[in-house]
Amino acid sequence: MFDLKAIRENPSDFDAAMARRGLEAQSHDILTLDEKRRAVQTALQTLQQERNEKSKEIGKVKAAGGDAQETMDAVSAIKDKMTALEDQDRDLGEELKTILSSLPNIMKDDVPDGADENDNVEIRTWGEPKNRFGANDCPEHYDIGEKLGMMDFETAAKLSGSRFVLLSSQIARLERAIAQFMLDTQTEKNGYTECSPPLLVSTDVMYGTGQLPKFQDDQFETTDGRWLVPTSEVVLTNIVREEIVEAESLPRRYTAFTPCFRKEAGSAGRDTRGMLRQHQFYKVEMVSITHPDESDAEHERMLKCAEGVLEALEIPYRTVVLCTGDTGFGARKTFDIEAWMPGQNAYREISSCSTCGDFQARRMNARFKAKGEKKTDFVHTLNGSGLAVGRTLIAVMENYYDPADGGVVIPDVLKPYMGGIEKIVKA
RNA sequence: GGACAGAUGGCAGAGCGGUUGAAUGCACCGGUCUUGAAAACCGGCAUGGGUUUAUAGCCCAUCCAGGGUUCGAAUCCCUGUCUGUCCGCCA
Repeated sequence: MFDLKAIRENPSDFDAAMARRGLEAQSHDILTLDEKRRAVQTALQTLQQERNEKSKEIGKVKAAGGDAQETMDAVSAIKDKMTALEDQDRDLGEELKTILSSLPNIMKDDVPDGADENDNVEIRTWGEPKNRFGANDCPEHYDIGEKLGMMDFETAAKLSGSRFVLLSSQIARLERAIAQFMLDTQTEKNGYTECSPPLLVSTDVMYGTGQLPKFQDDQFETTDGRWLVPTSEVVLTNIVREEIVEAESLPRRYTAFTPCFRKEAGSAGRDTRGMLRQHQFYKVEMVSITHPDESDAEHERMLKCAEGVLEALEIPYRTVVLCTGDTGFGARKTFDIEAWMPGQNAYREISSCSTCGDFQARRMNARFKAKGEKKTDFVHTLNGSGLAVGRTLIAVMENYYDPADGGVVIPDVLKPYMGGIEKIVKA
């Protein structure tokens, strides 16, 4: 959501920002509606003032035992005029909200221009992109997992349809170990507060982080009007919804390990094999609520927190800045971390760290106030994967695949979570 | 799921349909007093919007949300949401 005053003062800046998103100029339509609405409001308020004054008079006259019928009739007449204006005010307000809530966030100046993921800009790489045991034609994770007998897509399809998986035995445990390790890292090492949040949320909450109204088709809605979270960013960010928090309590850092549910409506045919793109997957999420002055530094910090997980797992990766054409709806700037996947011989996205500025905060009405200060302002919100658990499982399986026996070696940092297992092999 | 009770400013808590945007206490901020602090005393202290050069003034809205009754609603009526208590069911 946007500051109408800012658009009013600088319509061409707003249009330029939307142009970077590939959208037509919006300010003219917005400002026309805004002007109409303010005119209606001014007229309405004048009538309200008149009504209030006359009603008070009636009170006085009646208290003195007089007859106020004439004034009462006059107020009735005012009321009739007000109804039409009230309707107009409401309609114009809704129209305005419809437009504003469907427009994407304004991107930061340093986001590179570009059309799609091919124009993203690499900022660093870490590690040697190759399987650590020298496998030349490393199989993909589903081949490794199916040969081990611990990754079953057919049974999952029987249970739930496509884009689901049934993990079992030590691969199931490995997934859990990865999640535990990530959660411990984000809490103990990086200072995020662990949360175990609701996974079904209200429409307002989905609106607050920007999933609604525009991306309804990607979401699972329940029969009683709730929504399955597509990421715990939604819940963690909305913790401060409708709140005025003390500036001294910022930054607030939250993390959660939760399932994520997505329809993947727009990606039919993409990544159909394996568990890269599923309707349900686990993710450890990081969310930071910051003072506006601190969000840039927090963004860099969050990126390091995510990268640190891959470094601890010794999985090669590269980090990119998303270009304008690839940056998500709610973000002002996004870093993607792509893990090396030997089976695909490619880097694949495993984390996305975004700063949203005040975009979500405005939608949520989440503000802060300095102690003793009168003025409130919107907080900044950031979110990042720390990391996607399913994709990390893939990365571990392919990077730690041992061609000698088709097994998967357990990374050192995960060993404490694996109950003494050093390597997963076929039973 | 059933029955009852409730929802008021940062918190607690008053409030007869008519100068109530809202008593009072606490918290907070400023001041007096004090070497300093505490206490005491004095003053201030909601949010959003319109108008405006203005974070000045004026005006409007807001006492959970949305409708309604009325010349006038925190106060009356309806619906919804949430909270509490009891009953039922249950991991």
